[in-house]
Amino acid sequence: MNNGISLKELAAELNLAPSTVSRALNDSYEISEATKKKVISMAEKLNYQPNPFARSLRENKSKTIAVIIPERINYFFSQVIDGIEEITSEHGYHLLVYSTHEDVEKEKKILSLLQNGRADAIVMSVSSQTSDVSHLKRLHDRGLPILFFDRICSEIPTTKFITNDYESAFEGTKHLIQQGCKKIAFLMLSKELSITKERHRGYVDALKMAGMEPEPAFSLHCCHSDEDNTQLIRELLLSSNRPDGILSSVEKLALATYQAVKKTNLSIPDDLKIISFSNMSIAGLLNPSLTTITQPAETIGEECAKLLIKKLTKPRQPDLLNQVITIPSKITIRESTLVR
Amino acid sequence: MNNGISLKELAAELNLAPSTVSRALNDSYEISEATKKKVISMAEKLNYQPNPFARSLRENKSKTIAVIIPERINYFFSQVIDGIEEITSEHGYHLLVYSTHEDVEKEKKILSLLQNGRADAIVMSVSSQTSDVSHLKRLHDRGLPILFFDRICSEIPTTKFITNDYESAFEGTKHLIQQGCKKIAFLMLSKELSITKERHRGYVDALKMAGMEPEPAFSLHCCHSDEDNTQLIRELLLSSNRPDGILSSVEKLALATYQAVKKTNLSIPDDLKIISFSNMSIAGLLNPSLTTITQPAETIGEECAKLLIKKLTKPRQPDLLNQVITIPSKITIRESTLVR
DNA sequence: TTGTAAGCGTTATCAT
DNA sequence: ATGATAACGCTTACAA
Repeated sequence: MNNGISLKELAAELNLAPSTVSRALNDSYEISEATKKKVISMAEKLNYQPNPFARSLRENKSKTIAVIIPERINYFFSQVIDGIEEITSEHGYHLLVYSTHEDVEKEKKILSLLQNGRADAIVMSVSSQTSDVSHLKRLHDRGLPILFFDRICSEIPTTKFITNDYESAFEGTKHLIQQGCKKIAFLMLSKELSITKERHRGYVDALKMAGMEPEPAFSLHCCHSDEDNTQLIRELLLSSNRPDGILSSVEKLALATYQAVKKTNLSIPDDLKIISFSNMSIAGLLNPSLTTITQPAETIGEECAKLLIKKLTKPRQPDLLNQVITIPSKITIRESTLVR
Repeated sequence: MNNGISLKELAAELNLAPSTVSRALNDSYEISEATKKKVISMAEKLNYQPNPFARSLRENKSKTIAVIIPERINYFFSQVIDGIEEITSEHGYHLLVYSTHEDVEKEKKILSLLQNGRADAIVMSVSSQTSDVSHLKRLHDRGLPILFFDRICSEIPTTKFITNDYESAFEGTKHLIQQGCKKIAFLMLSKELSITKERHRGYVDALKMAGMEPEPAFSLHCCHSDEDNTQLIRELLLSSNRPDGILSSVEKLALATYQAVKKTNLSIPDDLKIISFSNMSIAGLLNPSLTTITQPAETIGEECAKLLIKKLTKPRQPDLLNQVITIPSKITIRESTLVR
């Protein structure tokens, strides 16, 4: 396609040297106001657009940020990306978005594509299969700024944004106990995930505080397939020693639970109460409406982006601090944990 | 950050000229098998990664496709992007994803950022505010391949992928009539949208076929705000001449209807039946479960990508044909249109 | 204040 | 079969 005119052509049109035009467009102090004006108006007239690749090559910056998420069909991640884009677009950054589909091999492939400077930084949430982190470490060691959110990677010394996973899970479990649950199960995607660990700790501690012993069989390890998860949960619900409460550490497992319950003669909340981490706007429209722990997704995205922009645009910024920044979630109680 | 070694450095390591190394890596016929092997193994050993910007600058190709959607928190668009990525990633293409948030000014800004070759092609669905299409035309005239899906732009002579909007809306409306609805309303985002026009035609024709006259007040023109839409729909439902059936041309308006109904003493499906275009996997978990017209989102994405890849990778391809390709939707009947 | 020239990392053309 | 060189479009020393 026709990319329009180049700086050189624009300069020829103005009878100026390319360097002068470049400086004028970049508002250099060494160019007179008069020529600046001339240059800018001609640039507009001819609709001059700088070639991003020439610039990137020269400056060794891409003005692009890579966002890597485990799945795209997910309210939480969509909201986070909206938050990121909100900030980065104002600063002229572009977003390359990749989904790993919870597949660590895809994750590795994507990271290897980002070794060559195509993106100036990475914002990511790891896949549920990620336990070996050498592919992440490699890029971080090279000096590529990486920032984690939600599903973080503690081995990489960088900044991570999470919600108060431990407390939320603790409070959620406590709520189930207060609503009369005696046998509470915990649904998780993968034991490796940071969010699983933290949320599970909160769950266990809340049980213990109430004098209840966490049963190993009640910590259900699910997978990526909705059908399989529904089946797994259904089996749990049909077992002789079935739970009467569920804390779901991710949204999709709550939905799988709803599907599973439909295939039994149990009912929510009478036979089973459930609370779940979820960012669905329509949790209130489910049957029954779902009690949720909602993460501040958009804020998380914005905060990631703000920090990154600071790091990328201010000269000689220090490395991203090895710290975890926590933004609290919000519990909304609905019918799925109701006593009646 | 450290981008690794360059072709020149790799060449020096091998005591070869950069051009030779380049040719070896690009599997040129003029290079001996022996040197090819040497080069490739050394490139692997030193983890050589070609600089994408140097390559883009030289070849005038970005290996990048821009995807522009009106909103990110949307099952349909997320699925379409999954479909696109599925195909394009196999061919080494990267995806820049932009959301317009239904704002035509943002849309214009994004398109102007794409004037300079940053992406080799655009796949998009226009915002609900888009009626003047000069910003799209400008890029198309420059020769940038643009492909539309769902919310298409008939003024631009290129390939468009849609679902059978007219027929689906016709069948959906017919279904409502068969379920006993006498006064059927149509919910839409914007009159300008291609999908609105087609779906509305289907709605009107189904009414007429049943000998019913479409009431103007029953074609409800909604906006981007969920709260405002809920209020608008609530007013319609509380009016003296209220509808007993609704065809919602987009998912979010069906959800707004559910919210609106909650604020009345009406009930679905007894007082009001509703069918909606929707790609929610959990339509069956709503209260009541929602009768849907589901678009083949992932397939649409895949087909867009396949066509684009063909256009971009085969040399001297003709322009994208000015045609509309239709992939049918699927109606799933659930409780929201039940007679009881 | 403006111009000249080098260089970013590739690939293609033209030698050898 | 391989090497030297120019060019893609931009920015930045260095000159003037």
